[in-house]
Amino acid sequence: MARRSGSHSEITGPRIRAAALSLFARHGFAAVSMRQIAAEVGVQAGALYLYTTDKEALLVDLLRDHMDTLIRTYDGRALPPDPHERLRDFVRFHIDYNRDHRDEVFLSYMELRNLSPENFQLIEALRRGYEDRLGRILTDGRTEGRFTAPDIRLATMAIIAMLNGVNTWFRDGGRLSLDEISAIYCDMVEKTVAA
Amino acid sequence: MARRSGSHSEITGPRIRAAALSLFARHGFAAVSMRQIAAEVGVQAGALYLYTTDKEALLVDLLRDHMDTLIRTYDGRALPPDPHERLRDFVRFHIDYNRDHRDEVFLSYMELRNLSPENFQLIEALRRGYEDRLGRILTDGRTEGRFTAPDIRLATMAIIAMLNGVNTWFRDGGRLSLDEISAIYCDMVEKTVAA
DNA sequence: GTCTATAGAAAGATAGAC
DNA sequence: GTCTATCTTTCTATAGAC
Repeated sequence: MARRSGSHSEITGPRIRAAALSLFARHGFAAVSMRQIAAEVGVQAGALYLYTTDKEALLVDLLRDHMDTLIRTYDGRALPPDPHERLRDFVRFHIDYNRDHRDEVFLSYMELRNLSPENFQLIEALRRGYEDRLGRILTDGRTEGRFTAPDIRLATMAIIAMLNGVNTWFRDGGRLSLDEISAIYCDMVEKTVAA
Repeated sequence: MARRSGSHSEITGPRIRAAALSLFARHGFAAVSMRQIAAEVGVQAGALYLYTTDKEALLVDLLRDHMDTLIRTYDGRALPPDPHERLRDFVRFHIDYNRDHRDEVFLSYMELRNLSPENFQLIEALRRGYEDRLGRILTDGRTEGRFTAPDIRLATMAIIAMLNGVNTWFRDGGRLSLDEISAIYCDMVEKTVAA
């Protein structure tokens, strides 16, 4: 059962990140030890420090990569010109993305307080950037008279919170499929800012 | 500066709970040590074990008391008979309660995973009981034809998530007062289930 | 009821062999 | 690149004096 020594940095690095992501999401950053992460990967605790300077850097890397990927994925798609359609598209995208990146999304909302001030600012700015995509949809729609919202920022936060809530209770194989949930949420969100 | 010995259980007990609440909310349950709690209160770590069997019991007590108080407070008020008014009343109550019990609410959504399965079930059942108050408002309103909601449970979760979101970004002295925010959220929530 | 002292386990991180 | 071994710190919890 002894592991062979050798060069595995291209494999071990990602595996460490994957293990850390999964464990942090399940038990919380502070509750997970470096030894646990190492055990999940199948290496010794000391070996982790070949891939990260310390525990917090591991968390920061996960969060920054998540936010970058989220924004790039959203921006890489064609958006419907109609405000209502663009809003529905956002809802569907957000719910689908959350399903496919559940742990990352969960972490990005739960573990910000474990970051140093500088790292907190960094992640917070990225998140704000994503939220602003929704804010722009609402602003444009309101300008065209298609939406009503006394305060765009409030409506943005309300919708984001509503959508993120799905993450906390949705389970595969439940009463409703994610497509059904998505459709119902599209309608609710649309009504929230209905003119 | 030496503290006098003596009987202080009526004072020290609540102070320990208050310190634990504040520290757990700020740094997370797993990240807070018994020594930190003791230092905040001004006693030695060992003294905490006169008031709690262990660290998790401290958390469970805080969460159960919070949920009990929340439900009793809500049930202790007269409710408007009109469904729309009852819904608006719920929104205002929830937002106001969250402002006044910020740490408790935050804890009750963040730290459930640090509980043993039995304790998790206990707190989760209490939370579900509170959510069902909102669910009943929506059901009644729909029965009377005043609300539209394809799925009551989904609408309930969406509204609760939306309202809890306020907790994550609201700061006293910000751009909007909590009364202004509350009024806007009342309208958004009402529209979400508008007939 | 609170203290000091400490047991016993586990944490983050590093050093040096291979 | 990974290992064993270890340093140093910190943790939860308990024992026994006062």
